Amino acid sequence: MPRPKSDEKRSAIIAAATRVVSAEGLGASTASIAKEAGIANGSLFTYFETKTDLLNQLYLELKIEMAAAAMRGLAESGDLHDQFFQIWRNWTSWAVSHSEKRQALAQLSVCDELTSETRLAGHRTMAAIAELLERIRRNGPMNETPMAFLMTLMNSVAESTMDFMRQDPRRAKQHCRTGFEAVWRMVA
Amino acid sequence: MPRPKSDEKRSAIIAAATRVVSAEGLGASTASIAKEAGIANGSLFTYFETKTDLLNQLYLELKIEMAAAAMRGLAESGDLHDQFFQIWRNWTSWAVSHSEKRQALAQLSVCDELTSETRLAGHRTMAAIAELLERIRRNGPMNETPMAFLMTLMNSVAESTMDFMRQDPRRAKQHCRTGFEAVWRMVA
Amino acid sequence: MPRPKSDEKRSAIIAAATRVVSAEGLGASTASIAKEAGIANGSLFTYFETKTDLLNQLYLELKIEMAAAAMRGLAESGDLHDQFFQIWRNWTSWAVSHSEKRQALAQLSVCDELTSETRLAGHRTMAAIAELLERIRRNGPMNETPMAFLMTLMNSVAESTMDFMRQDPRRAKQHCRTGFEAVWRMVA
Amino acid sequence: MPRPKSDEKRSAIIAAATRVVSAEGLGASTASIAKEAGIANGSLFTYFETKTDLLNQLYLELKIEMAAAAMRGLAESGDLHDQFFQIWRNWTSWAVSHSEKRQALAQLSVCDELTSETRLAGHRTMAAIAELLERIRRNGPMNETPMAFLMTLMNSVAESTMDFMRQDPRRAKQHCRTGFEAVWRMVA
DNA sequence: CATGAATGAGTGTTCATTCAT
DNA sequence: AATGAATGAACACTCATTCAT
Repeated sequence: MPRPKSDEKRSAIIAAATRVVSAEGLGASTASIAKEAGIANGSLFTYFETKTDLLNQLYLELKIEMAAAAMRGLAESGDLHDQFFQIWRNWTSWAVSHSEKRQALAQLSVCDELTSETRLAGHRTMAAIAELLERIRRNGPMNETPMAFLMTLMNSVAESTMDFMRQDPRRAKQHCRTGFEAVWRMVA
Repeated sequence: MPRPKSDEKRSAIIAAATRVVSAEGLGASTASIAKEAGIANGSLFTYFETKTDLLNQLYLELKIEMAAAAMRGLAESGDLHDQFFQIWRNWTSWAVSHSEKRQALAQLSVCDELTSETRLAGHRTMAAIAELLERIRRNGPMNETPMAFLMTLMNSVAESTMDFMRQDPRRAKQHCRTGFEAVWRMVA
Repeated sequence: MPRPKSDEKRSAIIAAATRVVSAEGLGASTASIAKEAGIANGSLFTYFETKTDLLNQLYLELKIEMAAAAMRGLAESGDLHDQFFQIWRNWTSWAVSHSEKRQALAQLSVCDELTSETRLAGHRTMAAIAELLERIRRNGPMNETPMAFLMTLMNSVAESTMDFMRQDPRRAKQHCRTGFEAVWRMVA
Repeated sequence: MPRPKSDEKRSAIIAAATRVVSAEGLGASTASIAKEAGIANGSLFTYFETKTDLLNQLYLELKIEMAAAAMRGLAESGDLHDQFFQIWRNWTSWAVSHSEKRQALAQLSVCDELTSETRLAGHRTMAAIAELLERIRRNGPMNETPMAFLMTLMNSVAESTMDFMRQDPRRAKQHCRTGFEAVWRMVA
């Protein structure tokens, strides 16, 4: 795969797509994304073969950033509860403070055009969290449940939590805690 | 009296839209919906002023059907746990056995064009479930959490459960139970 | 030609068409005309075979009414100048006080769908005026000019006069006189 | 630099629109105009944002061309009568020999979608003629009449004259003269 | 490599007319 | 005769993608 000349321009497109998709949804035109990125209409296709390709890459990139944010500053040791809570806090507060990114991600998550590879890679992004969750549930009531199911469950609770934190920012901290404890009760 | 606007035809459009939206997403063309319904292109607009209007009505209709299915045969008495489980089982099994409807509903739930009235009416659909949940959590750890948050949480766990039941139908029953118990631990 | 049962309904359509065409132009839909007339969509076609047919008849009817208004109360005798001025005054003041009719007529006059028969019949409507004009010009500078040309000239001056009277109603009377005198100088 | 927006193509569209509008009226479809211009359906919108925009520009362009034709070769000096007659001759003969342009212009003149700016600019086109007319009428019977009224009057006589010249080309020259003299008697 | 004009299939919606009731 | 639902060809306009410059 030939690396395109300007990584800077690629990033500009990704950033523009984030903004435009979060504002206009997946129906946003490639033209409007290019304009937002400050490049020409057709140049977008130098960096991304098709619109679908762009959406796939955007999804993955946002997923990766989100996971990285969740893991930021995680102590290797420490008890599971604290480690998990720190991740939860990182995760949800990233979502609140990067609302365009999260909104774009939410739109992309329901996009028909994501390939299964992209989705898979997206899930792998959360491997570290999955491992932690695995250890948490080991002696809990869900120790027989497929991990994939568990991850989905956790994810969906996280999403709900984030939505509430955004809608009611004054009590964001409290909602964060509430969501966390709900998950903890579910699995631990 | 001329040919009366036929309920049958309206239903055919709604049914066609369900199928087409579940297969192609919200981008499905009104033409393809009309074709699927076996009517002329323009006739769709006799029954629904605009595509947006159709989507709103479809959403509401599916939501109502889903809620009705969930409540089917519910004993007025009985303990909360059993009542809730019955609902949960009704609900998730409706979703599994009407996967097109559920998929369409999933697409519609993220549709930008739903009016807030439609969404509100959609939520009201679940009022009976909400009441039950209210009584369940009364003495539980979430008795201070806003009901709206709780409902969202429950909903998202239900969605995840349904997804798993569909993906792995051989163990659908078990996944159903697992999801239920997870929610119960969260709130009760 | 079978006379339709209800002349009243036919008139209602003609009146409605006048209003709607004057407001929306020739692009006005038959549906909106029917609605304005208080009848059903399809009933319009009981009275007029096609939209074109309606427009043709409307044109003619308005032309006839306009001509009748122009001739109203005309003394058989009296000198040409006075007779002509009376007609001119009748004519332009009808236009000003029936602005919807005149506007509709103006739209219709440039309509591609008028048949040549309709146009011809429209012109015949003005026969009495033509005769008068014929006598007026007899010893004037235009005694060799084809009458058709003369009529067209007079008509277009009348139209301009009416426009000005409508635009500037406070000096309507004066504009009426100015237009009249201009024509008189042209032909007499 | 990419393919530059070609003036040639813009002109082709304008020319095509002239032909198609003169033949089919303002209802002519953008598709038929594009086809006549030999370009793709959507390319028309590269050059003109909307159909309305195209019609506005077409009107103005034709008006400008017409005015330029009228003024062609005008002697700065010479008496008013001769100057005005030359303009009149230029003007009417342009109309006769560019009948598509004139017909299109006639349609456009009654188009509801022309902006008032376009109309204003269209009138300014005739400023030089207006000035001449102003000087002509100075000592004549219409020296108190608003110039706008006078211009409208002159215009409508010119239109009638052109119509007759076209209908009866063998006597075009004579009709031209007749029309001119009629105007002259009106104002001078 | 960058540009933006060119393309043409596709969109939601309208409308004159027909016809079952 | 009256109704208004049904029809399907148009319509103005959009857009992902290509390609001449």
